[in-house]
Amino acid sequence: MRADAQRNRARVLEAAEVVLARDGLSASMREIANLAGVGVGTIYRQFPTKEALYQAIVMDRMRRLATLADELAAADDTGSAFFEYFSTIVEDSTVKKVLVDALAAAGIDAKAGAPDIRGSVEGLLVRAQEAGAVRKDVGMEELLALLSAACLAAQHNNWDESLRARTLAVLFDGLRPGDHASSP
Amino acid sequence: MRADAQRNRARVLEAAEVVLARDGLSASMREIANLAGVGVGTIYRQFPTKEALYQAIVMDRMRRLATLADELAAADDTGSAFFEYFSTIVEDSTVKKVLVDALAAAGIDAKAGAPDIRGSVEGLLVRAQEAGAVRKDVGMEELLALLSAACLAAQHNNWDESLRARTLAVLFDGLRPGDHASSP
Amino acid sequence: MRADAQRNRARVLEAAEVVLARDGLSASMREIANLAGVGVGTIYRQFPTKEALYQAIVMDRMRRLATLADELAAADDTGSAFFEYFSTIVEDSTVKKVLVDALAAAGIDAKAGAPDIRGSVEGLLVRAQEAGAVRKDVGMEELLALLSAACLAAQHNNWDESLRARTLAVLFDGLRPGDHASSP
Amino acid sequence: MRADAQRNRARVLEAAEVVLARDGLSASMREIANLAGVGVGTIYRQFPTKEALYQAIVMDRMRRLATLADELAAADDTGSAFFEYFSTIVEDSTVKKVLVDALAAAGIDAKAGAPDIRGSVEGLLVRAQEAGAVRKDVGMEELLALLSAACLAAQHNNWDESLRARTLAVLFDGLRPGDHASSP
DNA sequence: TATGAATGAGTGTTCATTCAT
DNA sequence: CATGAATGAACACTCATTCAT
Repeated sequence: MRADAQRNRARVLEAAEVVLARDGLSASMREIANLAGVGVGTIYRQFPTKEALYQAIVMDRMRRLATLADELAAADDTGSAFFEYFSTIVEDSTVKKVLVDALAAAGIDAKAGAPDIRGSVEGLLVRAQEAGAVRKDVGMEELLALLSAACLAAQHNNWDESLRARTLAVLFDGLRPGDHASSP
Repeated sequence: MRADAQRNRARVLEAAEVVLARDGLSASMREIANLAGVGVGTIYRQFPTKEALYQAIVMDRMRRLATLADELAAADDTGSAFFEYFSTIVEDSTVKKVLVDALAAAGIDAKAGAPDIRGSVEGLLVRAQEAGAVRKDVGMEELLALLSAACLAAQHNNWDESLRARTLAVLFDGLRPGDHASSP
Repeated sequence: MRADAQRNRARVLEAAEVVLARDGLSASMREIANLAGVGVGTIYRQFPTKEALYQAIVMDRMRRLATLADELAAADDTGSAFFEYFSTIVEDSTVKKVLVDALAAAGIDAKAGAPDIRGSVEGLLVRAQEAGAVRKDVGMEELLALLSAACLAAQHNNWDESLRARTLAVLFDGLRPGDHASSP
Repeated sequence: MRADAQRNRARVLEAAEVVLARDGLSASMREIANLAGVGVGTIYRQFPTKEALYQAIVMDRMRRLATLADELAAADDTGSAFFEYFSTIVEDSTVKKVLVDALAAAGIDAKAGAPDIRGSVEGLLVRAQEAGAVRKDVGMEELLALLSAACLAAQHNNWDESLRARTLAVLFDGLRPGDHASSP
């Protein structure tokens, strides 16, 4: 029976990600259940609440992002690894609407119970700064703010590939070392 | 009766902006009505639809932004005018959630019937580029993408003043002229 | 001011008859007011209630029917006068939906306060029976039942001229004297 | 769960018939649900729309009428079978208001998806005409017009048993063969 | 006095959640 | 255990009626 349960859990998560990407936060449980090929009750067995389902999706996603960060941190070219990571996440979120959106809208604290994505990303940042690819006066807070901003806008306004490249180019230039005499 | 109607219209818009900021797009008409101290029917007399109310708020807001852009374009220091405008909008959207969000979610084309905010901002950008304050290879599309990104993240993640300053500093450095040999 | 009031009352009644014919009992007061070219408040000055307006229309209509009955009763050919009256009413009700419908739906007793349409029609019936055009064992109750039935069906099913003629032909044959050995 | 669903469907239909009979087309779904002892959602599970519920009731009723017609068509005395059928339907509709009313008001085409009540009744009519019980120059159109008229009036004006008998007697005499020299 | 803006109970309908099967 | 029928609070919206102007 454990096997069944796990298969169902996976199917539900998959279906939920699809439906949430398409219909946003207002997607109905019934639709998710239909796409997953299970009854609504089955979802509720695994996730006590709609919010819990959202949270699970986000956690799952974060886990993957943390894993990717760890992998890239082990790469040789630590400078380009950092920027590649940034690009990948933004590219991803163009498709996967839920990501950050769901959490914040539901009022859930993303940090609670989340895998240590912060730590993983920080590793990447520090290495890139040590390699001289990223300016040293940028902290995790600004970085995550910029990352979040790019993700939100990418999904919200449906950035195409060209726009994403041009916009990130500007953003990355801001992150690179240089003369930063001024601020607003 | 005209006086009453106008007072109520203003009260409704004010209440709607507050409630929408707090509860997002799922805010209920009844709650807006309660806060405004009017019956729901009164809202419907002025705005035939929930979406129409959203649109009215956004239009109102856009008008103000366009006006501000025009005013700043007439300023002496065109370089800092540009960055000041950017900062002001981001600061504003921290409080006023609806702004862009509502429109996109409702599938309304912001351009339709909207005041020419695009034109006003473009004036600001061109002047800043002529003054050498902004790099010349940045177009309106990237600029609006960055602006939208910052607004979305600011409201979504409740940027405090300090974070907003630090994040925009990075972003503005990316917009300033300099050596831009690289791109991701 | 009396003149104004009467003109308005007439305009409202006229508009109400049109709108009610088109939209049935669910017609809205606003629409009636718009068509009449007055404010809703003006209707309420004359008719305290939607039902009262309905009632007024029906009363007005009944008055006209009673008048017609009285005129026809004075005619020479009392036999054909009877059938002509029947036909006219049915023809009328094809167009004027409200007639009986409104009253019954509103739970109002048509008899209360109504002009003596019953008496007028009875005059017509008695004369026709005396002239040998209508069988003597038919009373007012059956007659009104048949009249009402034809009116209701005519409006409900949108009888065209041909169907109305054929159906009334059968009905009139039933009303004429003859051998009536049987009953259901 | 099938058992529950069916019991509830039956209860809903029963309650709807009662409420619609009492309050007409303006009956509220909430009231039907209350009388049926179920939540409103339960109605909507079975009937996607108020109109769909109406339609279901009418269809059900039509099915029964068609069945009755078929049974009577197989009877020996085809003449009295015809008149019996007519009487039965009128008697029925005194109680069940919705019957035809709902359909027409909702703008639904009764023919679409309806059981072949027309065919069943036509069988009855033709047999009665062959048996010499009904005059041959009466077609289906007039017959249904008269039937509809009697039903509408019976329910509309609450015909009692005596009035129904006397009124139908006249009507039936019009349908029987005889000298029909005249028309209005 | 006429107007139409304001009111709010009421409508049809949806959907997260529960629970009998 | 999975299912999906049942639930009912909540929603956007309408409209008869009132009342300030």
